[in-house]
Amino acid sequence: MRDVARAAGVSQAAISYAFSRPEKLSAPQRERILQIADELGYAGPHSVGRTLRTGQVGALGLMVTDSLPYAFDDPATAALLRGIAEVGEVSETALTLLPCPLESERLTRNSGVLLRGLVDGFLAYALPEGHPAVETVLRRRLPVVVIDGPNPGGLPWVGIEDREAARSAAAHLLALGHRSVGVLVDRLVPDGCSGPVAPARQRAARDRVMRERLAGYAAAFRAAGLPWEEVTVIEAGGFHEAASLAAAGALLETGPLTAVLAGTDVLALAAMRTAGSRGLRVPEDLSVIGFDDLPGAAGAQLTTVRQPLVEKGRRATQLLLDVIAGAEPEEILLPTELVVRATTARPGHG
Amino acid sequence: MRDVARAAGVSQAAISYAFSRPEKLSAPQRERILQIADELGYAGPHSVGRTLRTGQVGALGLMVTDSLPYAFDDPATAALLRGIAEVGEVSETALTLLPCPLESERLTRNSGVLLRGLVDGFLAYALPEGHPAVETVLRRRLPVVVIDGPNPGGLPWVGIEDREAARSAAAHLLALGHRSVGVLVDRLVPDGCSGPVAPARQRAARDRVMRERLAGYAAAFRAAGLPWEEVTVIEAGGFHEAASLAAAGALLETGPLTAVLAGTDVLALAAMRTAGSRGLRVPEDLSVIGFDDLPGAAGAQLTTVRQPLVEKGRRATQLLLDVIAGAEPEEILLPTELVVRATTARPGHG
DNA sequence: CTGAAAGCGCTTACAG
DNA sequence: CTGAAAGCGCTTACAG
Repeated sequence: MRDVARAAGVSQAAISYAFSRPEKLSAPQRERILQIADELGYAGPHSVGRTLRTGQVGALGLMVTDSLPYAFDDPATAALLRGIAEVGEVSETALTLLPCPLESERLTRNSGVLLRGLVDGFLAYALPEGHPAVETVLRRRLPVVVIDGPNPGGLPWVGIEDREAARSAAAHLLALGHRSVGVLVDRLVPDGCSGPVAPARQRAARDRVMRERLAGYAAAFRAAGLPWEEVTVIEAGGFHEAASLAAAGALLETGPLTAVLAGTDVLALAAMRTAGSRGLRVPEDLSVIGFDDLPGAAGAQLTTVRQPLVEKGRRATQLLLDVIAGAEPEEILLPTELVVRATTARPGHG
Repeated sequence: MRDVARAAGVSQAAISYAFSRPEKLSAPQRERILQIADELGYAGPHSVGRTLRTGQVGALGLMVTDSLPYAFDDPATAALLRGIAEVGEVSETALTLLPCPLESERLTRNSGVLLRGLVDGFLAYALPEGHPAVETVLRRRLPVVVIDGPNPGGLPWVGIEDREAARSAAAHLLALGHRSVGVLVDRLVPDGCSGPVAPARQRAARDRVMRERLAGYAAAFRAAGLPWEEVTVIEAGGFHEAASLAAAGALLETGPLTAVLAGTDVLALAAMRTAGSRGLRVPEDLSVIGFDDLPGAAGAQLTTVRQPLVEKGRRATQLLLDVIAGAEPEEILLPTELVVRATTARPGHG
């Protein structure tokens, strides 16, 4: 920049103005400067200098618990990302993806992505309870919006009433007359465990979403006078299709069931596939209900709870932008809706 | 930082060392400084300052043609992202997504994501020919690796032999005896057009991948002594399922076909669905061949050309990291393979 | 083992 | 309409 200023015989400020404040310079002067800059191979202000000076980066960071590769695999995350990206694009903000594995060394003091990823604020997506990343970010007093995660600190938050929505799903099954119901959840604690879940583990779940949904299921059972403790809950231990299919298989092994209550659509779809491969018809032999209403759910005629995933991404991003601009923190609760399609029916229907 | 130095009664350098160069300080001194920093709410060096000083950001930028929302929708892009994310994670590098719409005002001189997104280098994914974003980046002398895109400038590049791979797909169909073949492509020029594609538009395609694949198809037809000019090519005009289904529908309308040559698996899968809804059996009544071998292709028993998408992301990211570190530019050509499954058979099979 | 000083590239309030 | 100067937060070569 100084070289350009020298070559043009003007001050450094003039160069800055030529690029960033056209109105501060006469048109011919500006043209001349731009021309000279071009000849010298100067393509405009370097963003790091500008950032240091203005304090504005122009990028938002998305913290995801699991590895990035997973984030691109999960349809629910993909839908959320779409919403985030929409708002980001409109506001000309870049999106930086920050993987925040729970046990990461990267979150320590000074090294690591979290501190190097230069962003104006963070979106913390579904981080498990007590995740150090959020703490680190708060310590730096960086703006953060929590999506779906636990929020003991009263941070800006966007999510849904997972408990109540899940309750309605279970109540739907119970109202149809199902009494032999099995439950599928993806991951309660990121500790690599999978298989049947004891009540203690249900309550100790560090994933707020799954914990709340389980609590909702339990509430529906209790309201119907049924012993929730006797219901089999199988944890997939992960989000991938393979884990989902294994969990569905394990659940169907446990005995004759008339219905599967799946904590996510991914699990519900896996349950349908597993049922199909065992010769069980849905819903004649087995009812299946999911959660999320992913794009694929309608095609599969899946009864599920709809939550506005894309909208969740949009609202969270807008809220973060607002908070960065100085707005008050807010808690945004999005609506959900039970969508009854063709995978649930009365038991013994077949 | 200065405040901490003052409070601790040491120089600013000591604070820097305490966080970034532990070996430069005695352990007790370091402890004391860290302690004081903590009390003062100083959480370690701010990354922008460090970046300005060291010139290293710790983030890579991925330029995608279309809107970010789309990027999260397309399975092929998702696979690529997975590979990129894997390498990025290992190298503790954050990934910044930079949407680069072709007609964007944002790419002009000084404003915009491209310049504000603070990154050490760029991955340019499938940008159409003559995209201004690449030019802008090169002007700034920022390291860039081109994935799948055109590469007149001899930049570091990662991709596959699209033409030869596509030729093998067409040759497979032709060898089976198909003579009534229709072709599906996603988008040749980002101009909103869809429908039948004239030869001129085929050659003028700005998307290198589709242009090469079409050239490969044409080569196979010519090698078999068949007039490529008479083959119907339908352009979806986009990548979404709706566009794909519409294109497949339009193709099947054009007359009795024995086979569909789809430029991507997404299109092939759409063709299969469309065929199914019209009562056509695959492969008895209609053969379908795709390209990519997406995760969903195996489940659908789709015959297709496999390309290592995840590996492509990995290699490109590693190459970019190497180039940033000063390595020589390189062109990496990944292998492809025709995977014959159950959607192709001899015509008249049914 | 520690400190003083320069400088990374920019923007902006202020003076002319 | 233009210019001189300060300072954003850091790191590092150098001197002590």
